[in-house]
Amino acid sequence: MKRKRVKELLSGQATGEKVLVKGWVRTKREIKNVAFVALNDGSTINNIQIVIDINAFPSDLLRDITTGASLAVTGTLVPSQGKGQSVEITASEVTLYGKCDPETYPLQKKGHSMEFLREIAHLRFRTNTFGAVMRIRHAISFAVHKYFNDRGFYYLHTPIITGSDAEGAGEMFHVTTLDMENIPRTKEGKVDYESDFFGKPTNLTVSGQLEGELGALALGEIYTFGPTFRAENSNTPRHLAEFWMIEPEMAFWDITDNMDLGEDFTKYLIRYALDNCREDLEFLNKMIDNALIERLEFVLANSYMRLTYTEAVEILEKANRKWEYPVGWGRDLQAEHERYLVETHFKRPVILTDYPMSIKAFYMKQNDDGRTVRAMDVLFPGIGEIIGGSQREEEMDKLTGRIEELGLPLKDLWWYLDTRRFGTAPHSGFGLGFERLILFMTGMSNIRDVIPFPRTPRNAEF
RNA sequence: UCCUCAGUAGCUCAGUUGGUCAGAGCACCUGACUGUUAAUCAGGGGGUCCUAGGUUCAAGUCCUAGCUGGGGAGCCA
Repeated sequence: MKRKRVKELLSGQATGEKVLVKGWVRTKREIKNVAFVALNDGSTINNIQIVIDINAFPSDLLRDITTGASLAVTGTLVPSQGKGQSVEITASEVTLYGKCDPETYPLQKKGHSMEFLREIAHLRFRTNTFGAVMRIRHAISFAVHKYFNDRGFYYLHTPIITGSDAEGAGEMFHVTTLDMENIPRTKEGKVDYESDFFGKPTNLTVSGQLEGELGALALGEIYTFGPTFRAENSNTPRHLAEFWMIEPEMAFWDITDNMDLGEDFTKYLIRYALDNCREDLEFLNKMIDNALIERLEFVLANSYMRLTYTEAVEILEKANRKWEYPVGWGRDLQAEHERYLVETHFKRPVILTDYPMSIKAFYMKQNDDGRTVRAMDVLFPGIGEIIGGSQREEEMDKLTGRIEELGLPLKDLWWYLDTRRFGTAPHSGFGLGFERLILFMTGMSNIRDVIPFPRTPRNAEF
């Protein structure tokens, strides 16, 4: 007999047909003559109830059916006599695949703290919360590809290992095959990278953007979706050393097109989750964050507030409150300022544009005023910056001028500058931190709990 | 990296001015219960009080350092 998934069984009618189901025991409740087993196979947050006649099965088999044990059950799918579920399976055959010693199995029927579950991240997928989060993470990943594919964007695989150290997005992890116990040195006493695997220093990527621009200036619209690495010593609920980033890059798009994309894209993904992950979202809404679904629907129902950095600074200066960090034109906005704009002043997502040139990256398009650039940051409630992007500087003189001002190694960027040298064109793009988006979509509060295996300073377990 | 809070049973925690302080709930085990829903009821086992020093007649409790974790900040996505 072919196995049926719990999701399929629960969505059908109790026809009295014979079915085979396999999964892991969540709970077992025994009373005098009958045992109830809640079985889950990961296909849905819901369990199917298995009803076992205690007198019809060997007692040592029943004893081994404990939380976490894996079973195959054959039985008839019938209407449930109890409340709480519409169908259940009356077991006729039960096979135990794997026992699960209740004395040592760390997961209990009762709730656990997120901190404890993080210590047993190899087992936490078996909880309702992490099952829901991982199913949503999958669905949104799929929706990202669907969104771009449906709109003619090409998925470009930018490199994980990079020889470029000019991205300037943060501290990098070195990639090397040199013997760390016996590092080869040049005559001058420096590390001899000539003998390293690539013959030069290499790192894990901090962004696929520069390579993404190369693709966009030939293919039109591209996007990347891959792992990204930052060796920053950041210990916060919003930072990971290894995270996934989505970076679309579009030739002939200006900053307004870019903002439209950022808003439409994030709304599409939220809509996708509401349409396709309803049960998981309802569970998270009930157990993790009571305002989750309301907040998702609110974001969909309103347009994002768009204003310039200069306008934002004026609002903050007029705001009747004390800032821990001073507000003033030319200073970068701090978390407290962004939070005020999003959560107190506008009460919806905000897109800030036209930041001072001095606080933004070299590749951003310079405005005619000579002091601002066409940057755009999308700020979300609870998370802060979820998207950072810009129209890119396509004029060679202005771009190289800026690179020199900042003292970046011009000659290492020869390949990037070739796009401006040969058939340059206006173009735009942005980066979206995937885990931050999942944080927003699930109502979880720590980024370590929305990625299967979190990497943070001093932690690379599992 | 900085600020701050915490670390006691498998989990979540209580433990007062240093002196019967080794505790509770849940989990687990045993038993009861004729359909349970985080079942219920009765009983039972279970401890490196984070680590290393120090103060004291006496330290889970006070002091110092370290480790680990949470929250906030910076950096950013």
